[in-house]
Amino acid sequence: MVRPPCCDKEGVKKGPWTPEEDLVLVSYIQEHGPGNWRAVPTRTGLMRCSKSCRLRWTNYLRPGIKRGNFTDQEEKLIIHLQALLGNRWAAIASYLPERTDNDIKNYWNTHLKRKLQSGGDGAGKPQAQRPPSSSKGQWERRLQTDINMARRALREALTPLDDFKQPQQQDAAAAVGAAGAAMGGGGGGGGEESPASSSSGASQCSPSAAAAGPYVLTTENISRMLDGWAGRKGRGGGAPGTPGGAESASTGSSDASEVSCGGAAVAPVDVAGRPLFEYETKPTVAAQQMPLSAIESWLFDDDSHFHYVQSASLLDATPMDYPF
DNA sequence: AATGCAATCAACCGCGGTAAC
DNA sequence: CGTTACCGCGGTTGATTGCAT
Repeated sequence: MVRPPCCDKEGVKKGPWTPEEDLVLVSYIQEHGPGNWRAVPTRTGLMRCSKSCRLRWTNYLRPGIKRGNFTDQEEKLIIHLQALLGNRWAAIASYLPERTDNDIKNYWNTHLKRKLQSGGDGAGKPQAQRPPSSSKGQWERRLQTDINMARRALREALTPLDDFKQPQQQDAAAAVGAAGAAMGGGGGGGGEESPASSSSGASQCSPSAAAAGPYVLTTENISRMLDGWAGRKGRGGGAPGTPGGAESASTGSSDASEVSCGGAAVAPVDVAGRPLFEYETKPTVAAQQMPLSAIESWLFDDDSHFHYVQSASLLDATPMDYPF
């Protein structure tokens, strides 16, 4: 059968999203929750394909996204998860709740891959060479070493996760403040910022980006409007997690980073009071413990090692079989 | 100061899985 | 049970930015 186009080609806008479109989308999702993407363009009037809306939401507008400035821990984690899972970016992203698969994928392709190829930092060994058929024993020993290294590094990378999480949340809060401060005088929207760079709105989530992101002004515009929206919604409604509620992070001055960042910490709820983003594809940190332990138990299961290592090189190939 | 090149990243495209009919 | 439509994922592209010459 012929797959119909996901959306009508004509009349569908492509390219970078404008702040106004972001606002429309965010407002709609705050009202209805994410999902039913098919209906989003028609209901919002956005001249965007449903996929584009979903992508925009999941990669940029969704609360709790941290952008840029990958930490060493995150880097290590990505390297080893990539070695374990292959290019299953969504799976990898599920272990980095604040990162999107797209972001991780880009980071891998632009930074890590090259880094590893050029010798890397040791933690991420460049792709294991194929075993010369003549020296299988040696190859196997090497694999075992790699596995052990991977185990150790994975543990290393995972254990401090909780440790650096909290500071990050503080950072997010700080970022909100910083961004607010940075734009304090900004007021007027007038940006000569390019549309493309403007789409990095959520970059305010990272403190450094918060200071000077070209999107700041545009997200500010959105947030100002959202502020009004939240007000209309009855921010007091108390819903501690509504964008209005998130304002507890920064008094009064609401900026879009609260929508994008603050929400993560406070689990926004919708107007009905149900968790607004519980149906997010991103699992909660707690939920991640499960697959994590699966990985670890698998890692510790010696019998299955060669299943993996024989079916895939450590870095490039896609593992054929996963016990989880 | 101008130009070319490389790096980066947002967004698109196509495919696979799956729920609904 | 087959078909259809939707959603999500991964690969890729194209625009933009930053740096070197």
